[in-house]
Amino acid sequence: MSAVLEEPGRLPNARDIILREAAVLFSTKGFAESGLREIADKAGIRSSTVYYYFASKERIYEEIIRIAVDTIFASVSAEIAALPDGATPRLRVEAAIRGHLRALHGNKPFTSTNAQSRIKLPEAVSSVIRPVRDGYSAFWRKLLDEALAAGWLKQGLEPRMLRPLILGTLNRTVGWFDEREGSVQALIDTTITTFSGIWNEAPPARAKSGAKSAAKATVSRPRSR
Amino acid sequence: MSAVLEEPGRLPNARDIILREAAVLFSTKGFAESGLREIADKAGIRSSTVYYYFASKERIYEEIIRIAVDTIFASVSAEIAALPDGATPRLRVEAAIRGHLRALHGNKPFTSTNAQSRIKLPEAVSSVIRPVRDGYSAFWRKLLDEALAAGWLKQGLEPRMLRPLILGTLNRTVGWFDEREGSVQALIDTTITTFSGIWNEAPPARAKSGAKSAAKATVSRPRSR
Amino acid sequence: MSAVLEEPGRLPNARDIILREAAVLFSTKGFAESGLREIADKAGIRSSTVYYYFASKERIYEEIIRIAVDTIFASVSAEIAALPDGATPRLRVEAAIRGHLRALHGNKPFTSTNAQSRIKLPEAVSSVIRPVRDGYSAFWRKLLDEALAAGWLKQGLEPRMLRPLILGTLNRTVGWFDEREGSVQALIDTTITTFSGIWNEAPPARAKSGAKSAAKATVSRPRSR
Amino acid sequence: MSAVLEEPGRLPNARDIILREAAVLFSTKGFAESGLREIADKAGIRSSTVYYYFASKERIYEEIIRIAVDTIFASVSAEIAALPDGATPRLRVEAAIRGHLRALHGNKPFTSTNAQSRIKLPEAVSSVIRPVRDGYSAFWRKLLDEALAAGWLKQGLEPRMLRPLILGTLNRTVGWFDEREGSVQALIDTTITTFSGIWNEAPPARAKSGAKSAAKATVSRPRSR
DNA sequence: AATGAATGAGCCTTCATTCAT
DNA sequence: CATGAATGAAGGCTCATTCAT
Repeated sequence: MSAVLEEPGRLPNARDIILREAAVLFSTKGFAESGLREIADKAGIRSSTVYYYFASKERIYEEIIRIAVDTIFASVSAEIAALPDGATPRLRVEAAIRGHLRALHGNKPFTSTNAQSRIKLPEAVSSVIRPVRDGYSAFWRKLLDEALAAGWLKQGLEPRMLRPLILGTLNRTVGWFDEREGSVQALIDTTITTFSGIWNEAPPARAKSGAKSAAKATVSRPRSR
Repeated sequence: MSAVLEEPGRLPNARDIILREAAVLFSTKGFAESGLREIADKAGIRSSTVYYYFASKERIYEEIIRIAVDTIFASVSAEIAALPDGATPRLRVEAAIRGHLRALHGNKPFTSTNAQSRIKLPEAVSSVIRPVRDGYSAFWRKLLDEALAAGWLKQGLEPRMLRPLILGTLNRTVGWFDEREGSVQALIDTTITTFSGIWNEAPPARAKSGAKSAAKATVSRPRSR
Repeated sequence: MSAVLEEPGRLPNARDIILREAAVLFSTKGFAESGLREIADKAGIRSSTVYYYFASKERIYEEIIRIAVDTIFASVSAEIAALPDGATPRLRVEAAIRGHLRALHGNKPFTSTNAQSRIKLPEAVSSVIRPVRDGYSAFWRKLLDEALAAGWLKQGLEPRMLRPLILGTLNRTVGWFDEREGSVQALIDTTITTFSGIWNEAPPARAKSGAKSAAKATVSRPRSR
Repeated sequence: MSAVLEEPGRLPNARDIILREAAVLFSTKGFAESGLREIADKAGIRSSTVYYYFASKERIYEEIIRIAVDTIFASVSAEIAALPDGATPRLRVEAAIRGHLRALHGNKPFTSTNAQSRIKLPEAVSSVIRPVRDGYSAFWRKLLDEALAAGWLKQGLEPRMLRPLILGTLNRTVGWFDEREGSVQALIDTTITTFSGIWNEAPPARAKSGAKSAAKATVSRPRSR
């Protein structure tokens, strides 16, 4: 997974630099605690110049979130697409976990700005961000619904809690996981093992209908913008 | 679990009201986004009066965190203490999860201020908060170490990741769990089931040494201040 | 000269303590830079208690100035009164310098609050202080007028400048003279020598009329309050 | 002596105006008593604009002091440089008095902010100001040391007291001397006459060594910044 | 005689934003 | 493209003062 804004053959321009530096600051100190002058300083420009590229500080934030969600969404989709046809719901969910964690820790400033964002964002911000996030949420909801419908989920689980529980756990990892102390792969393995408790020990023999709608989920990823 | 600052026979005074309203705001909008004037307004006093009770906004924050950690720590300790003697490491960890989630959602403004606090706090703040948190972290570390030493944890788990993974997951629940949409008990059950993947399917027959040191962990809870 | 507020047989009460601590702070950090809480702290009481003894911070300041001027005035008068009858104008002025410097450095917190006070005091303050100071100024003016009338002052001096020049010089000494680095007596000697340039080398033989009005000047010291 | 910040060909910009208005206020009411809003008002800008030019109120103060000391130092140096070669120590000191008083009363807001500044400045301020002042103090010390070494000073004077005594006297004049009531030249003459008491009546015939080191003193004026 | 609690006014400072150039 | 200059709004905080007890 190549880093955001660093696709080969693409020189980082002023706009990209601003985004990156803002993401670093936002993810480190928080939105309110990061000043535009500070962002501009790190980007090597004056704060008034920022307004040539972005209409406001909030718009920068929104774009970072959008990029983060897009990046993660793409990574998750790629992991699922790489599965053999007819993969089980469990394999599909685990691929999604893999894709999410890989993107999360492969693009930290952006993705951890998103992962750490407050529940209650300023109204102006959240109105732009919500649909972006909702799309990703819907994808996961579908993924888990398929597993549920196919009888893969253990009894006693409140299905509606599963998605926020899992995504919350994954997102929290940006707060403590340090790549210098363990590989992302180890993190993925540990996480998947930890979540292995959600699966039925005796899954149903056939899961054809599940596989079908799963295919639909993969396709349904919308391009934001 | 009685709510913080609302013990029977104790009238909420101005100081308590400030703390509570600040906790509501901090947990909802974040520290930097919550103004002192706003806190004072909600508490029904003038902003200058706040300084009669607290030396600074940061001190308010620190006290909220302290209360939150104390409350959770006490709840966790109580759950573990209620277990029969010789309870298995698994039962002990699950009791801790229960205690943590109960306290978390029974005192939301305080505990979710803590649960959502940024990784990178201003230095002045974190120097007071860190020891409080470290005490609780150490407790969990010991709890899980006992399980590991007694052979209860599944192979393939990175043991050092387990504590932040679990605590992160629990803390994140304040961001999405709404008591109006499901009971705390259901949340606890779902969480414990979800984490059931960390346990060995064939645990060791006897775990006496584990039970011993576990008893020590319970006792070691220090009273902060 | 015994220190202000410490006359034998007189216990320092709360009011005196407040005055003294305020004088220390005012003379060290300035009026505006010294807080009432700080004064109260050093006096061992609460800031609200200060208002039992003084109507306002400015009133404290006024009283300090009054005490300072009174103390200096008394010291100067005593030095002059100790002169033999018929002392020359020069001896009388030098006695005044002696008395001023002795009182100045014998009661530093009070006198140096006065000596360093700004030219432009808040109107409310200065309306009380001005008459006190004016009395002392008038005394000096008379002293120098007598010397001038009797022909003791050197030609080429602007007589109206002499009083502020001398008093300004004396008062400034509180800013740099440190008793640990030289005796007050040495300061007095050096100052008088330095100012010896104001005297005629050949003073008039008789100065009887001067001695007369000088006696009047001594008597004319009014008791403030 | 042209006024500070008003050199020909140099339009007063916002920064200069702020400095000047701040100097007027500081010298009239004192540092703490002068509000930034007040300074901004008089400068015809908003208080927030002040921070475009100066990092803090203290920095404004520091710059004023620096300008004041520089201006006085330059004036004193010029007066001494204008003396014929081999001028006596007495003539040199009197030239310094002349230069000091001329600059003092020719640039009043700036120089009298400096001349009236409290003994005890806030630490942050004084750490910048002290070296500036020390340079000027050292110059005077050398000037007087030369006179002392050459035998020009009257017996009975405490030499270490002479510099603060003279400079204190000169600086105090800003507190009372009003150009509308007498010329600066009259002030200078009176002051020099007053201080004539410090000189030996029978100075040594030759003072060559004194003249030599005096030349060094003139040259040694450092440019601050 | 003393004080705990409260406050209104004001402080210095920051900051996102604008706009003419 | 970029910026220097300016600003309105708000921020946390201090402080002299009041007053019921």
